[in-house]
Amino acid sequence: MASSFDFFDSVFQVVKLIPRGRVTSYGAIAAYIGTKKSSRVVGYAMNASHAIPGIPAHRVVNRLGCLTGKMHFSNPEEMEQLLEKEGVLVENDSVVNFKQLFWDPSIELEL
DNA sequence: ACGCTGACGTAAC
DNA sequence: AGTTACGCCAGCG
Repeated sequence: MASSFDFFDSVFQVVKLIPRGRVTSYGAIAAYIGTKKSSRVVGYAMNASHAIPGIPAHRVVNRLGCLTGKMHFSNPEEMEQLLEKEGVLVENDSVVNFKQLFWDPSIELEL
């Protein structure tokens, strides 16, 4: 199954669904897709997301709420800028109130 | 053609 | 309770 959609594509689909002003983690996306162990690949997929418009990679952080991928943006500041622009406060490279802003696809999309 | 690395996360020791 | 090792997939050296 999922032959039509690659792992990368699946990740992109979920990331696109992340509401504005919300954030999620790589593991949450991987878990939603069904391959929790592939959380690492999710991050790697994000790296490729640069080639695809409409992929709010800045809304994806690690389980600690840390902006691990900010250095991969055009400018390291861009990730923080985009998040703060959406109302997500970032302090010390970490999302403030990460737990509140956390958007779990396996829960939110389940409703 | 082969192997290492990399935006993570969990299990094991 | 802290640290180390591994799994996962794909791009690149």
